[in-house]
Amino acid sequence: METRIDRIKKQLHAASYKLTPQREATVRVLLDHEEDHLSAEDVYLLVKDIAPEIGLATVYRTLELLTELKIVDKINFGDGVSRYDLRQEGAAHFHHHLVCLECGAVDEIQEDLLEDVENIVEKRWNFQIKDHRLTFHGICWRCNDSSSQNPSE
Amino acid sequence: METRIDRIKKQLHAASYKLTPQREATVRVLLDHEEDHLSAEDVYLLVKDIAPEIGLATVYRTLELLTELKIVDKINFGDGVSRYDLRQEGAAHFHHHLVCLECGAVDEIQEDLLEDVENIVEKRWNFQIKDHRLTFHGICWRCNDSSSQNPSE
DNA sequence: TTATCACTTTGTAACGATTCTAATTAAAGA
DNA sequence: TCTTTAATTAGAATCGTTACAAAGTGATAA
Repeated sequence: METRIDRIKKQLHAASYKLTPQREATVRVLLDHEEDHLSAEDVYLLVKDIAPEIGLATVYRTLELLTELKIVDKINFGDGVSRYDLRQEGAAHFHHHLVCLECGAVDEIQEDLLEDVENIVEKRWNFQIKDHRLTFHGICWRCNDSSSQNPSE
Repeated sequence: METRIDRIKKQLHAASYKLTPQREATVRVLLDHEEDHLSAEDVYLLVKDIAPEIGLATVYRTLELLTELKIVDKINFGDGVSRYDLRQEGAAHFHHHLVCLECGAVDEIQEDLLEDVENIVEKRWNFQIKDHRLTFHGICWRCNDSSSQNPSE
């Protein structure tokens, strides 16, 4: 079976880049922390565990490269750091985020939900949408009511 | 007639802050450039024209204060700088943005458009929404087709 | 008026995230 | 193999932003 790494390798090759050991280590960290929203520094520290000789600049360059190839998305929640998030395989669009103002948790919404809105925007503003960023700020289910259950995630 | 500045002054007073000359100059710049999305540096340079002795730190502090009071919104389009945008008077929610990948223009959408989506998110994810950020990246009407007209803005 | 107090501003230094640079290393092609 | 190009490294540099110490402002009360 073809693994996720194999497919990413192909994507790199298709753009005439190589999957060097440093790049592979970086991708593995991202795969192992798909749920999280790691900053470059976070990634760097985690990559160092499996590839101690890696440099911070390489991590930055790798993340930039992966962003260019749309393998990861670079996001920004308003604190001073950029975070990097693996894109769902085959996802045409970027997923949305729920940022809790109370506990800081970041949850993801994989559903699109924006189809109607995008149709309106494309027509009414004559704007050809390539991508979107949607983040809700508020109170998450955990903080909302401790007796409530984790919803449809 | 009560001016916009007067009302902002009241908002400051209500939170026991004063509208100092520096703060007033900063607000005036924002009012005079409501269409733009100025960075702190941009604001600083413009404020210097009407109040040359102002310090950069003061501009930052003023923008932070105005953000706290929800008079302006601090936004981030992924380039390394924060931009500041006057909130429409009476707007409960933050407006949306269209960022053109070709010419870099930033247009605004004042309509809400997200009501349905927010209802779904609140119910399905049990998430109490306080605010949102929605930005579309794509090709604007100007770049899309030079013969086309400025749409419903 | 003068003293006092809290708030504000100033310029500069410090900080932290990110990018650049120069030197080195690894890989790929001839 | 040799040559050429791409990738990596450590550390310096840069850039936006924040923190700090000193000075200024303005209101209140003796």
